[in-house]
Amino acid sequence: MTASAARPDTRPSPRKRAGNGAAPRDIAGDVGLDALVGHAGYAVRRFQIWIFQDFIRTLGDVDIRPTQYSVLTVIGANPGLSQMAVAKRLGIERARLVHLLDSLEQRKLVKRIKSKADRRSHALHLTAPGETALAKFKRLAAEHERNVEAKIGKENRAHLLRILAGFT
Amino acid sequence: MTASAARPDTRPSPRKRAGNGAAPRDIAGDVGLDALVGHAGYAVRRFQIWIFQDFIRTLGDVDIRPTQYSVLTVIGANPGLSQMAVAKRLGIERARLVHLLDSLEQRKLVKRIKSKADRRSHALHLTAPGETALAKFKRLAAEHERNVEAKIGKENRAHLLRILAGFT
DNA sequence: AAAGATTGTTGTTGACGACAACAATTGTCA
DNA sequence: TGACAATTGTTGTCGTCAACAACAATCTTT
Repeated sequence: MTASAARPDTRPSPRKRAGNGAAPRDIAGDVGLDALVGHAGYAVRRFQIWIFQDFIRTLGDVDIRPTQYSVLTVIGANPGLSQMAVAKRLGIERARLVHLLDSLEQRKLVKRIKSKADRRSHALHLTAPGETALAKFKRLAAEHERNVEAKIGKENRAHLLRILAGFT
Repeated sequence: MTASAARPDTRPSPRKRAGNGAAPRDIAGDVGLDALVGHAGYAVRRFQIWIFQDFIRTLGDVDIRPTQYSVLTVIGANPGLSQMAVAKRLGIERARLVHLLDSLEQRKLVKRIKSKADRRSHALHLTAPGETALAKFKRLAAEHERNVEAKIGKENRAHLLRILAGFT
């Protein structure tokens, strides 16, 4: 959880002292991050870890991970897409998508249909149970989204989405 | 470093076309995300991928990855910390930190000193070249941070850091 | 038809998180 | 004091994931 709530910038000077190996400090209690605070990447990484764990936990009963959810969502919204198109849209490699689809196809959620137009490619579709399952996943995903709101605040979440809109 | 040639990242605009369930799909160029837009986790994941790649690229000449940089920064700011304390502070496992420190110690950037107080633990310090190297890393990290500003805007970055301050 | 590009697939590599087990050491408590 | 539990660093395994490389089948271009 990493409490560390109120911590103004007033840190007692990073006291550098070499030589002896004895420097007992509060274990995990008050370790200064100093330069690390203020790095966007670090904050985003920690936040992403939290948000993914909450997603996995909230969708734990249906055993759907964030990447699987994104694949299902894109296919559901755009039936007939090729694997290449899905991979390009989601920013994942087509080699990676192969395994993702293998798993989803084994679970009878999606199906690969050999395209008549281009016999190299597969047209991706949701199965009938896949459609109803996705509807349930979306309800759980909305619940996860409410968890995010509860964590950082409703308006902060909205603002964050606006800031990062260019990356979706 | 590969740097992802040609950067297919050139997305004209978020272009939300939500609402209707009908999905007019263009083959590869314009795939609707629909429900995926509006998920904080997706936006954060894409942003984090971008930010890490930029960090790795900007610090490419010195061959320092984000996790390594965070370890060096914490040790530099708190000399004498134990491995357990560093791991707990950064949210990484102590088993993982072992390999990270092995690498950094091989490069003569940090050193493990057997603690006199607790002979189980190691007191972590930067070496002399480690100190000067970290100074250079920090300059490059600041350059990376300016790239983030250029990408999302100065005030947006500041606001984002404020929103996510609780996760650092 | 020949050459080149694309699509799906398989495989490898390396970073990373989650666990489990272990020796050495320290802390605790009867 | 001595037995027992907890901690620290280490090693190892397993699974996820991104980045590449190579390949056969199939377009596309010339």
